[in-house]
Amino acid sequence: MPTIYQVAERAGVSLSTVSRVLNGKASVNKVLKERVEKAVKELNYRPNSVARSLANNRTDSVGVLVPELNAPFFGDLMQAVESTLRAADKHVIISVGRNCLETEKDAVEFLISRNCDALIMHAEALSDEYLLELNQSKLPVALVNRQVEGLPEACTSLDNEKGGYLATRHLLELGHKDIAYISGPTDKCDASLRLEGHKRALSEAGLPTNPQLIFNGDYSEEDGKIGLLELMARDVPFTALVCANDWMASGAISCARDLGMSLPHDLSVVGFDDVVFAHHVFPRLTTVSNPIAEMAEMSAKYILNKVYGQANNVQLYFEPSLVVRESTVKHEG
Amino acid sequence: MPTIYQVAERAGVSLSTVSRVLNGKASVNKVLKERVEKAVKELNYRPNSVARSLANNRTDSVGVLVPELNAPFFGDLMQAVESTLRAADKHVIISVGRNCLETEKDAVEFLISRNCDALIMHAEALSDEYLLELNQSKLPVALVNRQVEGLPEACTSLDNEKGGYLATRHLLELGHKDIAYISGPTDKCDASLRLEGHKRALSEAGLPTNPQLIFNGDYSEEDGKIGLLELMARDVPFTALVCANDWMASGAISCARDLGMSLPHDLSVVGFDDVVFAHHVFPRLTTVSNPIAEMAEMSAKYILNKVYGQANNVQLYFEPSLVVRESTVKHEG
DNA sequence: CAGACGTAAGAAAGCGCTTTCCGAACATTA
DNA sequence: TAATGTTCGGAAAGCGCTTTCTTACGTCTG
Repeated sequence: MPTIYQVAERAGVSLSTVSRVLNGKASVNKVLKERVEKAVKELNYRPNSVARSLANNRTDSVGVLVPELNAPFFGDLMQAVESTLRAADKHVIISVGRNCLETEKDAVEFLISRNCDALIMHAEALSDEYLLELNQSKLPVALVNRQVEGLPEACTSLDNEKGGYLATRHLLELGHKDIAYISGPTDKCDASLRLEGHKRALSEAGLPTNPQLIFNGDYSEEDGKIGLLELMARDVPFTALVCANDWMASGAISCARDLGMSLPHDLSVVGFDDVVFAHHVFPRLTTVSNPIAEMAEMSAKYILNKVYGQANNVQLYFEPSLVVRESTVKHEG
Repeated sequence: MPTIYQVAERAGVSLSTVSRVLNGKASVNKVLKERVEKAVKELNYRPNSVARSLANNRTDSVGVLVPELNAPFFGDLMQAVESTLRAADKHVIISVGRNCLETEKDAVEFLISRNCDALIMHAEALSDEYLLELNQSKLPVALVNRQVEGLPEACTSLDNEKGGYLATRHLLELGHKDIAYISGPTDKCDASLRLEGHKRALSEAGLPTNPQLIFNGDYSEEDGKIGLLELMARDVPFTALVCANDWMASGAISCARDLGMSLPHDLSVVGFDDVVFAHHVFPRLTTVSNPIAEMAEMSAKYILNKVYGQANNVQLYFEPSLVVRESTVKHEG
C-alpha cells in the first residue's frame, strides 16, 4: 500500500500539497495538481482511512442500533440507512440490542468505543434520559420511530394513533360492530397509541369500548395465537380482529385456521406494519403500512445534515395508510 | 475523552507502562499495575480505537458483503456473523452487493478502503478469480454458501444436490409421479445442483426427466407465478411441484390459489431454504432447511482463527434436511 | 522603484496509541 | 567482590494523515 509520502515523492511535491489536492480545500497550482493526480493513479493510491480519522477526529462512520438483524421490519430500516449513508461515503456499523436494556447499553458502548460520528437507533429499552445525555455529552443521536422529549428534531415518528384509527375504521366501514383488539405491550408508546386510535374509531362510530374484547400481547407471533384463544374463551362474540402488528396477525390467522374457521368470512383480520411477509399469509393481510424505510432514510439525512454539513430536507412525522388486501370482508348481517 | 497520557500522569508512570497493562502482553510490576488500573477507572478511560488501529495496523473490524439487507435469509446470515464476531470484540461493517457485479466490486472496494482485517461474503456476481486474487494479495476472505476453487478452507457450503434430492424424494414417497420443477438461475451453481438432485431422485425412482416439466426462474417470487402459469400452459399434467427456493414456492402457491386450485390437494409444493416466512404461507410450506446461520457462524469462526489467532473448530460442509409441513400430501390415484 | 500585500507551497507539529530499544536496578553465580 | 544475567520502566520513534505556521515569490500601489 503506497502512502501519501510516496505519492508526494513521485509527483515531486511536498506531502501537504498532495493532501491539499486530495481534499480540495485549498487552491493548488494547476500543473502541480495534475502531477499529483497522475502519481495517485499510477501508484493506485488510496488514502488510509484510519490515519485520516486519527488526524481529523472523524471516522465517517455512524453506528446503527437495531433490536434484531433478521426481522424484515429492521431489514427495511437498515437497508434505507445504509444506502442513504453510503451515497455520502459514510459507513454503517451495525449493532444489536435484542430489545433488552443491558444489551442495548452494551451495544451503544461498543459503538462509542468505535468512535462513531453519530448514532442512529431504533432503541426499545433505553430511557429518554439516557438518550438525551448521550446526545448532549458525546455524539449526535437520531431516533427512528420514537419520540424523545427534549430531542424533537432528532426523532422520526409515525402517527400510530391514526394507524390504529384507520384499521378499526376500515372494519367499521365494512359493517363490523364487534371488533376485538390484540394490543402490543402497552408500556411501549407506539402500542398504546395504536390502541388509542382503535378506541377513537369506535367512539366516533358511537360504539363503546369493551375491555373484554382487548387482549394485551407482546408483539410476538405466539401472542397472536394466545390472544385469539383467550378472546374466544371470553365468550364475547366478535366478527373482526385488529392486531397491533403483522406478526400477531399472522399468529392469530393461523390459529383461527387451526380452529377450523374459514377466513376471511368467519373473521376479518387487520394487521399493522405491512412487513414483507404480509402478502404471504393467507388470506393476504389487510394492514396498516408503516413507512419505516422512509423514516430511517430521514434519520440518516438528519445525521448527514447535522454531522456532515449537508442540507437535505428532512421530514419527521409520517402518516400511516391502510393497505387493503384480502383478510377483511364485509360483515353480512 | 482522557488519553493514555493522562492515565499515565495520574498513575505516576510512563505511558508505555499503561499500554502494557492495558494489553497485558508484557509483565508489569504488581503495584504499578494496580495504580494504572485505578487511574483507568477513575478517569473512565477508554482507549481510542482509531489510534490503536493506526499503530498496530489492525482495525478489529471485518467487512460483510450481502446481496441485500431486507431479506430474511441474509438477516439470518448477518445475525450469526455479528454475534459471533462481537463475542470476540470485533465489529462488522456491512455492505450491500445487490447481486450485481458492479455493486459488489464497489462494495468490496469500500470495505477495503475501510481497512477491514478480513471479509466475509455472500458473493453472487464476483468471479472465482477475483476472490482468489483478493485473498492472496490483500486480505483474508471467507465465502459463505459458496465453493471457490483454490480456497477450499475458506468456503462453507451446503450440499445443494442433496437438498434437491430430498425434496423430490419426499414427493415420490408420497406417491407423486408427475413432478414439476421451478429452478433458480442455472448459471448459479447452487441452483443447478438443486436441479441435479431433483433429477437424481427421479432417475433412482426409475422415472424419466421431462424437460417440459422444468421451468427456469430467477429465484424471485414473481418467477414462481410465471413459472407455474407457464408449466400449466404446457399441458403436461403434474401433481406436485418443487421450487428451488421459498420465494418462488410462495409465488407459485398464491398463483395456484388465484387459479382456483385447492392446496395442497390439487398440488403439493416443496420449497427450499426454510426462510422465516415459510410457515406464514398457507398451506405451511414443506421445504428443505438451509443452515445458513450455522454456515455464517462457521465463516466467522474461520476468520477468527485465521486473523485473530483463535482456535475454533470449523465445519465447512453442511447437510440440508427436509422440513415437512402442510403443503405436501399423499397423491391419491 | 520600494514597500505592502496576497497567494501558494513546504516544513513541521501533532492526532493517540504500540513497540522497540535502552538503561537502571536488582538478583545470581563464580 | 566482580561479572553476568534478568526484569521492568521509560524514552522515543513511528503508524499515515491533516493542518497550522512559515517562507518565498509575484503583483500591485504610491
